[in-house]
Amino acid sequence: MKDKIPNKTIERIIQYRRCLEQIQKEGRSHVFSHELAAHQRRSSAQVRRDLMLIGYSGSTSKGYNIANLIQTITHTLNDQEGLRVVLIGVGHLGKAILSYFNAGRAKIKVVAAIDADSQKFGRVISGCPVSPPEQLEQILLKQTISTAILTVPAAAAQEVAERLVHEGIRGIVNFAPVKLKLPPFIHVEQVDITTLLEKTAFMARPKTIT
Amino acid sequence: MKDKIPNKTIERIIQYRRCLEQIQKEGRSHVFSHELAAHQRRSSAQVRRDLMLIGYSGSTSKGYNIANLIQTITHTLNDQEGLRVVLIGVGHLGKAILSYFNAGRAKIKVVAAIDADSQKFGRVISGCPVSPPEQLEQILLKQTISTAILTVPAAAAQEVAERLVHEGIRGIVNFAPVKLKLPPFIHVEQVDITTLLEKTAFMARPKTIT
DNA sequence: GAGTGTGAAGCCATTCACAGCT
DNA sequence: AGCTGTGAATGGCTTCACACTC
Repeated sequence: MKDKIPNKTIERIIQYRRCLEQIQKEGRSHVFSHELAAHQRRSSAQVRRDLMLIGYSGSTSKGYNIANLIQTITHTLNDQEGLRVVLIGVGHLGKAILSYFNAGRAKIKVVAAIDADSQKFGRVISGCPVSPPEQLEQILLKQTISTAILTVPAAAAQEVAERLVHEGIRGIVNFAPVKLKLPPFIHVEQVDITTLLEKTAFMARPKTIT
Repeated sequence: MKDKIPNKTIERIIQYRRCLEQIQKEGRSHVFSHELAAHQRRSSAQVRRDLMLIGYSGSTSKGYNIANLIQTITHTLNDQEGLRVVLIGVGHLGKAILSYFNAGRAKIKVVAAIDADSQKFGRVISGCPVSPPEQLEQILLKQTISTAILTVPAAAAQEVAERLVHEGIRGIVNFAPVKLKLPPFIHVEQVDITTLLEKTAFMARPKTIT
């Protein structure tokens, strides 16, 4: 029943939804594809194609019904209830992410933070208590969580990731600069800041005269 | 003289280089394409194609000469001297990035940090002094820096980015959850953690039975 | 035999362009 | 007139597969 939706389209509809929610707050009820496109610096054709792929139809005269579209996207993504994740590694970066997501409004909540440093146990950071690694299993048993954020040192990443997979995690956003070797059914998003920076610097380099 | 190298290839050769440096430390002088590929979970054909694109040739019997290849990549990327960047916004995330890059070994150094909060002026974080926004121009004059990391609140991002461009920055790694509207010759890498997480959660969702 | 270098094929994603609707 | 929905064209990236080399 569920046709395959391209990766890139998934990414974009997530962003469309955020955008739509914002437009909705401005009191509007409909948008045109080119408006949505402008918000995200994309072509209107792309927006239309994406919506086509998730099976949504607008009306020619008024464009897309915002409320309906949000609902369709949410249904497609299957995340009505908001998103609960765990965070592993409460260093600088871990704290930054905690405070970012748990600062209130967001639909994503970090419900548990794990760190190996016993000094941190029991501390509550941005409303999230820090627990020792041993408690991971229990935490995951108590609530259905299939996604983890990994912000541990590079040296520990592979081992921790394997542990996560063993405990039932199926998606990992990995900030450690290491390519994880995990079974193919695990989805890993690699955030490699170093590569991003080097690439950006390359793109930004003073152009050699042609 | 400089043929266009595909975006994706740039990203990968940056990673090949890191990988090569590591292999080199293990005392080896040559690698085969399939070895390099294995490190990064890629196909050997891809590695060979990438190296072809940057105009490097190995020897059939021993593979690629590591030292030469590193040099060729570095020459292609044109970043012999290491990479100097500025960071705008010294919040949690900014601090995390500072400590990550300025902790020693990395080739990338954050040489200046800017924050609007006067309480932070003069403080030195991970060896990098925090300066007020007014000093940005001088800092950029003193040394050639064309890349910036943007870790300011979403509300400020667009304005700050425009300022950066005005001061000569040509590449921005943007962590603020806002699509920046900048001239087309500016390269922006958007790091949208929220989207990444939502996407990962979608990919990791319990599969609906087919 | 086990590599590399590379044209050709295949695959995706994006854009074009236009029929159809209101 | 201005929008949506969508086949068809385009373009970029990846993989195949094989000639060639040591």
